[in-house]
Amino acid sequence: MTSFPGTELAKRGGAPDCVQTIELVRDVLARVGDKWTLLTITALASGPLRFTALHEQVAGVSQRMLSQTLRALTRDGLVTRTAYPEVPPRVEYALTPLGRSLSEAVDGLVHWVRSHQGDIARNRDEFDRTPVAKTPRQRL
Amino acid sequence: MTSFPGTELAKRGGAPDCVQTIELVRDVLARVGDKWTLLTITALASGPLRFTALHEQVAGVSQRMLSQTLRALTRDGLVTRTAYPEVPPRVEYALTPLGRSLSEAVDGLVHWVRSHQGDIARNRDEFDRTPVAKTPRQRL
DNA sequence: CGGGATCCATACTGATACTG
DNA sequence: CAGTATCAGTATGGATCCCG
Repeated sequence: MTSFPGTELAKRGGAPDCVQTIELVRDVLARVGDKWTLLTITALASGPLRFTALHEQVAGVSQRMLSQTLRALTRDGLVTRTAYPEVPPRVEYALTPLGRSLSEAVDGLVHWVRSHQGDIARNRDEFDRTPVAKTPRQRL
Repeated sequence: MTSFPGTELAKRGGAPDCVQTIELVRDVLARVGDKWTLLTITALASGPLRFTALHEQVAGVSQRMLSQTLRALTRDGLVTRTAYPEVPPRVEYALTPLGRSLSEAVDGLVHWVRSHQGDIARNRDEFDRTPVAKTPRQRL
């Protein structure tokens, strides 16, 4: 369960090395978990798309955010950016093998969420409904 | 590759239903990918811990953030909060079965990252080193 | 000891306007 | 078409003080 090599020791001691790994894991998770990345990757999953196509498809994203997201993904080598020197500029984005690889890895989480979203929803619901029990205290 | 039921259709059409799922997936991913969650879960992976213990172990987290993170995790039913009515207050946090389940699911990503961090680092490095070629600009 | 309530600095985001 | 630059509102994280 989330076992990094040396986690046990590092945790109870003072972590020097594995922290780097955790940082990177979180970094990747943060990117994937960011507001537009998952939508963007999903959109590209079925094939290359142009900027405008993505902009329409992701629905809700601003040019700015889409641009940023794509640059970040490109930087990590998860997506390729191909510009064709044509009269009306044309740029296509596509998932790289690495991108697809990550996409598949993410699938695990996706499935987990799909099969446990009920539990989470139920827990949240109960937690929110609970007046003042476990939660220390509160005043209105 | 990140295949949600009906993703293909929804993508090329106009997504109504699966969007909800994606939203929730992103929601969970965002939580896991948030700055302190992964560290916190990892810390709790080897057993229950008190607030202060966590505070020391996670290293760098403020009381506020730790408190928030724990409340969010508790709300989702991923962590339990047990307060013992003793003279010096004592509260223990522990992963729930659901929490461990998620933790295991996250392992997939962890392993992916571990085996591809080299690629990512290399890509970023190259991307950043590239002056101003095709990529409009560099830097985030 | 375990947080809640506040205040403040900064990061992030969206809307808008402007280019090659 | 495919972005970038700018500005303003908002969300986020940390530091601090305080109370049960």
